[in-house]
Amino acid sequence: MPKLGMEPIRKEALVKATIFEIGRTGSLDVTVSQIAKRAGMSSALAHHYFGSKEDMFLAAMRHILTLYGAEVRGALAAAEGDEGRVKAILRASFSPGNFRREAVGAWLNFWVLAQSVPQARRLLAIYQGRLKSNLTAALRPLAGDRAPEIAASLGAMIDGLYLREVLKSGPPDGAAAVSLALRHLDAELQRGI
Amino acid sequence: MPKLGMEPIRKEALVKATIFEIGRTGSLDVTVSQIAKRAGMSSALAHHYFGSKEDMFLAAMRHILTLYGAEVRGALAAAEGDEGRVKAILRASFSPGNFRREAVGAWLNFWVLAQSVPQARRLLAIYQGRLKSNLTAALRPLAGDRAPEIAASLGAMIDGLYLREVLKSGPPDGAAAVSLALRHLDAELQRGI
DNA sequence: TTTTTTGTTGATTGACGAGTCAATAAACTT
DNA sequence: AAGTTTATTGACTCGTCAATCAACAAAAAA
Repeated sequence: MPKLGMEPIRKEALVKATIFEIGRTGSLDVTVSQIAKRAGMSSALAHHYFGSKEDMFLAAMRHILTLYGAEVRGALAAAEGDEGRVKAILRASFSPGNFRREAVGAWLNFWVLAQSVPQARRLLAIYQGRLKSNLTAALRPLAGDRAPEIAASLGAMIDGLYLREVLKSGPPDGAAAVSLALRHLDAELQRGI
Repeated sequence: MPKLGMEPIRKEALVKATIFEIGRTGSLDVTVSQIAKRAGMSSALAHHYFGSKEDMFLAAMRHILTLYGAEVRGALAAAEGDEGRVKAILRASFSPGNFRREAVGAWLNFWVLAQSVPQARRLLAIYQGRLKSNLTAALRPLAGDRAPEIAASLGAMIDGLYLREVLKSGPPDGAAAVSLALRHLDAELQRGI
């Protein structure tokens, strides 16, 4: 009963299943069979659509980063005022969509992957670059020359807060993370005056 | 030619080799044979001293955290003045001993391990707890009631800076990391006045 | 000196998992 | 209708690796 045009559907299911399974087990030691099963197909089919397990991982990474990028763009478009733009980026970073257990768990594992897979490293570098340039641009009107430095420290803090979320028990608390980051921002901005 | 009293020597060699190999490959997918070879013995002997691979990983984690703890204590003992104590913690965190490629790479992988191995999670929780209480105590005279919050954000930033170090190419730059963290501290402190 | 404890390894076991293949079937093309 | 492309899977190959075992050697204890 082969319906045609399955490829994109299967691929999307596999990507989501990959993220879910990595997040669930908290590690990259996830078998292709597990992923395929979760996505409702045989492991052979998974290999048919993605050449290798690594390809699946990379597609999953791209998916997460794409979602994040879209959310940031959306938030920026809706933001008003200079400070509003910075806050928008922060809120997007800790929105329920991105800041949920599986996604954060998967994200940490992708970071590990970046240590040994150049392609993964490139993807993360792109994420970091975009985050930094978004932050810097938003901060420029507020902090002038100090924008790049503040962007660097805010970026590090965002990643650090993600990292800490991994160890916490209980549900994720994006609001607390945002307010911690905002505190820092306020402190930095006030100093300039 | 069995000299007696080998156990502690072998164990230490294995722990160091474990950290080195995890840092080198950037992943926990390190075979016991690799570790044993690096430590100059057979894999069977590694299993003889540590029951399992997981035990080796946990011992390696303990070793890293112990070193870090010792360095912080030493720096605190030598520090002068309230602000000096905070700076001492920061400097210890980014000292060449802790802030070097393999150690940082291993540390990130241990964070991943903590997601699936409760014992590893406990160890990291202890690290976070100590870091937070050290920072809070040092900040109390400077920031009063706001000490806990500042400690939380400084802690997140420290971890975030570690995380970023993993992706950077080129040699580690602890000084830059320290100065970024210090900027943040200054901004927070100045606000209170 | 016999026995026990400690150190050490090559060889083996047993499990698991990525990737391939052959086969089957339904749709589309000519 | 014959041929081609797309979808799909069960079975299989081949490699890897954690963990165990059997055996040997030397020191210490009895």
